[in-house]
Amino acid sequence: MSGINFEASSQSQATGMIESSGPVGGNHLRATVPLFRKPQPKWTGHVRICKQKGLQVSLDDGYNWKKYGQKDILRAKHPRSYYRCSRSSAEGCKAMKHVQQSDEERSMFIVTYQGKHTCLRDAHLVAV
DNA sequence: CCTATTTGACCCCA
DNA sequence: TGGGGTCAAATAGG
Repeated sequence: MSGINFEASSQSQATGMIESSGPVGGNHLRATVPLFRKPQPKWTGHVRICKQKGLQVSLDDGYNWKKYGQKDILRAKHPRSYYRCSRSSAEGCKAMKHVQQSDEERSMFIVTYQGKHTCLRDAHLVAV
């Protein structure tokens, strides 16, 4: 990980969502982006991902996401994608993820997380 | 066979 | 009314 420029901006952050803004402890992409494990009823933090490397982070932040929709947003040059927890959705995982590309920079992804994860992501995931 | 992904339509909120 | 968001069905791939 050498060159990931991700900016974590929480509008009403108070509990903190970005745990580690620094270097990961040896691993590549894991625990570098939002950890929903807070007593908040609903969460909506947005992370700005830049660079291709960061793109991989937005694609896999530690959970499995199932795309449930895509809509072209007016004023936006690129469509927005809606994701939801894939397998754990049946377990009651209310976590959702919205991904919107920036107006100009295709390298900039606005990832918005909503809800909390109530499922274990290691159920069908490989060792991390 | 099961899971993930895609597109369209419908519904809800501003 | 418009835009945004979500759900549903179908298809493809593993």
